[in-house]
Amino acid sequence: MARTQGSHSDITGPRIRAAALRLFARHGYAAVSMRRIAAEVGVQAGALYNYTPDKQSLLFGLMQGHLHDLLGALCATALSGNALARLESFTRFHIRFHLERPDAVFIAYMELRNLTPENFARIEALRGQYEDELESILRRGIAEGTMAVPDPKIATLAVIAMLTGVNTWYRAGGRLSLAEVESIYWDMVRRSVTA
Amino acid sequence: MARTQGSHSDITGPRIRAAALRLFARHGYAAVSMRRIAAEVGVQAGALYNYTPDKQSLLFGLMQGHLHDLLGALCATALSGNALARLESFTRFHIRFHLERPDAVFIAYMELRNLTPENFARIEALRGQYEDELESILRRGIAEGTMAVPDPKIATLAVIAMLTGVNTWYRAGGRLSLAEVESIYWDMVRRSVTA
DNA sequence: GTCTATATGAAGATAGAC
DNA sequence: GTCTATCTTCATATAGAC
Repeated sequence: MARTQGSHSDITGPRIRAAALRLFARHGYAAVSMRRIAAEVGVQAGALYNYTPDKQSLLFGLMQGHLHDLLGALCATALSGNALARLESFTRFHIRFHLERPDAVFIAYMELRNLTPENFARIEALRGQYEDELESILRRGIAEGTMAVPDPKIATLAVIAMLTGVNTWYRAGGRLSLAEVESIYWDMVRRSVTA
Repeated sequence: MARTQGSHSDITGPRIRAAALRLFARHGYAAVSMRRIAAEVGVQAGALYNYTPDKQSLLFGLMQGHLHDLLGALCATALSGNALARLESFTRFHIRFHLERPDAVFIAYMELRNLTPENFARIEALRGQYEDELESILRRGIAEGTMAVPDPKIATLAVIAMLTGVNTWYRAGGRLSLAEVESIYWDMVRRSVTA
């Protein structure tokens, strides 16, 4: 059956989210109008409201989807072996995952203040789950005697900050390959926490 | 001589910058209106234009002032001795300086995309000067044989990302004192780059 | 599901009185 | 130097036709 004129429900939704992701990352949530997102997709502004109740939900959905993807992918990356092996897997996973979706990473860090308090709490809870994975690796390493850090919670935040920083400068096709970047950061991470 | 009614040129300017700094950090440049800044200061919106030609200049002035302060303070902190001693001074300086002005730091990182291309280039040049200071310390350490990193430029960016990350979680009066935070981070930085 | 049209409000910036 | 008033543009969101 031919579809009704102008009906594209199966593809418009993803295209709206993709356009919003790109524009929010580039210009910031507050600086991007619904009209501009609609223009990017090729529909009128009113049509967006068939897919999201409001602009805030659109932002929250993007951030929540990103963090669900992150936690799901970490679970799928079986972390096994001793603590150092797990830390290497985590380090390489983090760099690869984040470099593959710079726009989503940027939004998840920069647009927290544009969430309502309830949505902010839900996003922070998801981020906390991710941090806990790394912290448990460090605590395991300390128990094994292969790692030593003054404060596991702060070491967790310090390592994640260092690793996520790669997104501020890495560009595909640049001087270093992804594998080289992973190795350089793993070298620094390993040395910063080993006993 | 008594001043004309309503004339406060000597204090209104700084108050506008202080209010803009606080509001931009809290809500984001694009989300804060000139009317809101004016209300915070206690004047009408039109009066702001006696102090800034437009909103963009207000943002740029805040970021430029912050980076000038940063470079000036680093110069005033005499870095002397061997590379490890210099690195420790740099590390403690960076943490202290950044924790003392969280709003300015936040804006300098988050609002880059709201600068015009010319203003963006000027801010990035200042930031590059700061990064070069750390990179030269690492290169000195490598020459001395006390440090070893796979890539000094990337190590520079990694260390700065790790250190600046302290601003995302540190709150005065929390579990750790400023001195303890400095020591924890210095421990991790030192180990991540020493030979 | 998308369109056009619109309700309603607020944005940046300027003009001229005091 | 600040005020009030205003110009002009744009915002989010909704209503009803197709």
